[in-house]
Amino acid sequence: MTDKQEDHDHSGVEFRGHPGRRVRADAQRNIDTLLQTAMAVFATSGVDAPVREIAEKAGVGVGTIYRHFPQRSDLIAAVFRREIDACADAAPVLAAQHEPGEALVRWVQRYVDFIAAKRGLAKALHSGDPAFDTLPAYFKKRLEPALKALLMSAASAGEVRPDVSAEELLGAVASLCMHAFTQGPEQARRMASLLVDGLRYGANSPPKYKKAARRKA
Amino acid sequence: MTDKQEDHDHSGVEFRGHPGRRVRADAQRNIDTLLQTAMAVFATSGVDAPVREIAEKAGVGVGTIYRHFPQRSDLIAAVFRREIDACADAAPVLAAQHEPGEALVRWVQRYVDFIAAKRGLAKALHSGDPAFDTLPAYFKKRLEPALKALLMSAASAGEVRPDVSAEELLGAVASLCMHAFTQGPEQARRMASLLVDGLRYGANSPPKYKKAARRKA
DNA sequence: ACCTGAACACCGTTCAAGT
DNA sequence: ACCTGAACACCGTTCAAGT
Repeated sequence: MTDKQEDHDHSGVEFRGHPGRRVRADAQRNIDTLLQTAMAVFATSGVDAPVREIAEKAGVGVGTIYRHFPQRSDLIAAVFRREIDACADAAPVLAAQHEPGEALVRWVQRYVDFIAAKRGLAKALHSGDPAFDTLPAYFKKRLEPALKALLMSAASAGEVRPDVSAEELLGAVASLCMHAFTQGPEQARRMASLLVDGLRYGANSPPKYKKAARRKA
Repeated sequence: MTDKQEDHDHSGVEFRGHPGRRVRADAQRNIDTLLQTAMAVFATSGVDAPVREIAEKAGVGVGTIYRHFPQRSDLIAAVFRREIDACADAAPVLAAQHEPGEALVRWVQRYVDFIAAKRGLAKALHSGDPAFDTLPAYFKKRLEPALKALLMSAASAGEVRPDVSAEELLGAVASLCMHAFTQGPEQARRMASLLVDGLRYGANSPPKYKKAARRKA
């Protein structure tokens, strides 16, 4: 781990069997369009949406999809990775824009919205499809450091208790979201914010003479 | 609720559009065979197994399946209801065969095995398919009283703390099982038994001078 | 290199013909 | 009443033909 700047392949996509090979510009454009279109279609119609529909809306032939994503599940996995990246990347932005406690709260809400919207996630992870094999590791690799940073500065600022790890918080919230599928995303948000309130309750220093009436949502 | 003996339709199947109509003997035999075959196939190949495979193994035409179960999901739901029934019916049997604490432990294991084996359950419940709409209610209606009886007599015997409801225990264990899908059913069993040990720990009267070395599993 | 889309295999569901 | 299975619609995936 001596890399000073780890590449999380946000935009570029590295393909099986073509390691290090540069993709042609038009192909890369197709890939981007495909991922964006697929994300939109999955969001509205679910991950079971027909491949043909995505190809049509993206303006390409079905063959193009299969050239870049050999299996239908590879496309789904790629979209998930994109959304994980977006969620992780939101952390430093929020940290720069808000004070530590508020940044943490907002990020957790963002995380909840991400998970709660993906009713296909649990299905995918337990399908046994090898395309999803690396997804849990990627999920953890990207999201845990993101939350850890927020958690640590909030703890340093005394706004939050310091004895809860990013890993268990990530897992607990995900668990709540999965369980709240039956109830809808409102329930998930409420339970998650209850959890964060719990974090605040056990902080070293209570709100004190801080502007404590800053909650609206 | 003045019925002295509620009918939980264990064996008979009541059909939409034919309320009260008796089914012919050969049809009933087909239904039973179908449910048994489907249960076996789902267990080995998962709930995505082709309808044709089930029809073939049951020795009937596909049309026969669709006559009794208009949608594929109706067959899945029927199999689930059967297994829920079997699990609920195991409670009084265990209660008659073992002392209260042991009966409770054994039933929870049975329940875990039921849930942990059904990786299709979460998928089904969140699919939005109307065939599964009544399943959660049926689940609760049958399983909650079954567990409640075990829990109450174990609590009366002082083997278990009395302040945990059947509903929350049922939910907690199911939650553990769902979450343990990634790890396999072993993890689920361990966490569930930990939970029951927790119930025991807070009992009114500790093991005392009871034959406490009765655990083997 | 990359793209296209007809073609193939497979699966859920229907329904005319049988008993 | 009930059963059968060919037929239909639809979807994932492939690959020969194009650029």
